[in-house]
Amino acid sequence: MTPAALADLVRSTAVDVLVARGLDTAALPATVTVERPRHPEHGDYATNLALQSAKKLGVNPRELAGWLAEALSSREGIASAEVAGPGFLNLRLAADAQGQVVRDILVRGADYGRGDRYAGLKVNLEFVSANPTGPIHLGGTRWAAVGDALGRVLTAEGAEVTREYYFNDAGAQIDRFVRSLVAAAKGEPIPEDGYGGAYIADIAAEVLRREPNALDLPAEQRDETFRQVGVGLMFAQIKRSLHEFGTDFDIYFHEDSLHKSGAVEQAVEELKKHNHLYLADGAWWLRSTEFGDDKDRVVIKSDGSPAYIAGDIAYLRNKRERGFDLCIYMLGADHHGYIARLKAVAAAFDDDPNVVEVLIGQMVNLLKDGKPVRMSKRAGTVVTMEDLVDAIGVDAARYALIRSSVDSALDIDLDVWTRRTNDNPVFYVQYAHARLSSLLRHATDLGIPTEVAPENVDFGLLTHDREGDLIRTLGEFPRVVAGSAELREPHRIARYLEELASAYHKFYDSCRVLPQGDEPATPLTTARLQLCAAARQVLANGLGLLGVSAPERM
RNA sequence: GCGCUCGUAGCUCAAUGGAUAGAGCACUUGACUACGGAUCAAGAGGUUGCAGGUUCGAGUCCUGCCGAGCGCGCCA
Repeated sequence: MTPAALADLVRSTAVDVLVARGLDTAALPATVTVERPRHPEHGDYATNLALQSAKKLGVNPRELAGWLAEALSSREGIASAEVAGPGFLNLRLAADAQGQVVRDILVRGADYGRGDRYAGLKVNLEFVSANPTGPIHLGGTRWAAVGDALGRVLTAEGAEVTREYYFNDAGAQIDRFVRSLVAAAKGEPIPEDGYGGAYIADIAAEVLRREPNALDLPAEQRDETFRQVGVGLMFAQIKRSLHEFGTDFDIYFHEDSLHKSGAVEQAVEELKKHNHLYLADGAWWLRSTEFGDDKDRVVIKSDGSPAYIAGDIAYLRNKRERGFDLCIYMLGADHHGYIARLKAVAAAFDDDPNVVEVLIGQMVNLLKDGKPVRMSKRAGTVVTMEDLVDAIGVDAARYALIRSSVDSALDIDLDVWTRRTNDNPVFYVQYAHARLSSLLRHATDLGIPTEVAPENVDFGLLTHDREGDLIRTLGEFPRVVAGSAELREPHRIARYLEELASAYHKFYDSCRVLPQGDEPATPLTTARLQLCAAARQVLANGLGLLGVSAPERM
């Protein structure tokens, strides 16, 4: 029995009990929560249903729990139901009913864990969106990992996800980038407000290789050449880094295109028409304070050029016109001031501010020998994605970035993540998968079938405590995926995988799977092998949601 | 000054208002003629920054204070 099925059973039983006593079933919550208690003596599962509903019914919680316990005890698949504490209901499942989870997993295979919470929802996921003036920094790298994982998690819940990178190729920072390239090409020092780092010289040299006469052109054409070729090269490098990191985008959206197509102008006109803009000091301001922002924002500067937010305004408009129901932005902590602004923009278009959801990721620091790593070898300024990948590899980098909540600033100790021991969480989880793969290979070598029709497996034989723990942990996976999607928190998947790996290793330590010596395979062998196959499947599915490999051998 | 995020074991971090706040590391002590010991078991480690409040129940929600990071531009 899956937790979801158990929750349904508890609720329908509760309905029966209330009806029989002439009480109002409306007092019951729509969905009953069935949790795995922290302490094993509190049963396999526990529900607080009686505590939640007692007040509305005007009944003592323990008394209500007692009625439910009595009714549940006689239900199919329930081994016991007891009242505990202030009115908790502690449940134990019969082994064969519980073991059906293994069967479900094997039947659903790679689909196990998927749900339909967001079926049909069109989601735009915008992340990284780093300026094309240099390599991706650690903050962007965090989003490359977390954003991609969130995309996978939302997809698993049925959402139609578009990953999008907003390529900020208009404005002053590109001009600074171009001036830096030109200076490097001439062999002159980089301007004060320019970009340093070895990559500037590399790109400048490559521009010259492609356009040998670039420096001889009139200043305007020269700059245009460096701009086009240089930005193109920088952007290709960013895309390549992301691809090697396992993160690919569906759309690379150019800010420039919004200006060139007239979309910015059009959006601004519309806001003017609805009197959401006003003229002051020669500039056009958005009345964003009317929509919850803490100050009004300049949209068109007094020199007539659009401010940065003008692009955002047109871009959000564009996303909604493309039919996205939900637009998620993933930004660094230094951009948290955007939340109110973006929601105000949505509101100004008479749209629901809730279609805009902004996730803020806190800073990432690297530690080496216990000390912060500040300098990049290549960028000359801050640490880049390549630096991290060079140091610990893609799998460890993604995992390390994903496993913590983005709300917390994160320290990554490079020494830990290069270790091949179980204080390195990614190895601990991957090792469990490799160990299971090895075990299943070994079974095949012994001529023991690893794929068996469910009706030929007696799941009721899986009665060991460690087997029960492992099965119940496997049964949690769909709820973990759903929670991860709902809360936009992929780190829950990683934490769950660590728990699952631990449950598996404990099981493995206590429960011999394969026969020894000349012993024959028994029905228990078969049941345990199915459990192993299910565990391997869930580990693979979970790692897949993180974009981390599930190795057969390590 | 205002705003956002955070403050949990020596360290890195978990915990969707639930019961005795959990993992890993580090420390102490054990388990390999057994399917991968890259594992497992046991011990020790806490006033969840402080003070109030909300309720059957608060690390979690509310208020105030203390501390840290990051913002508060006609930059992008």
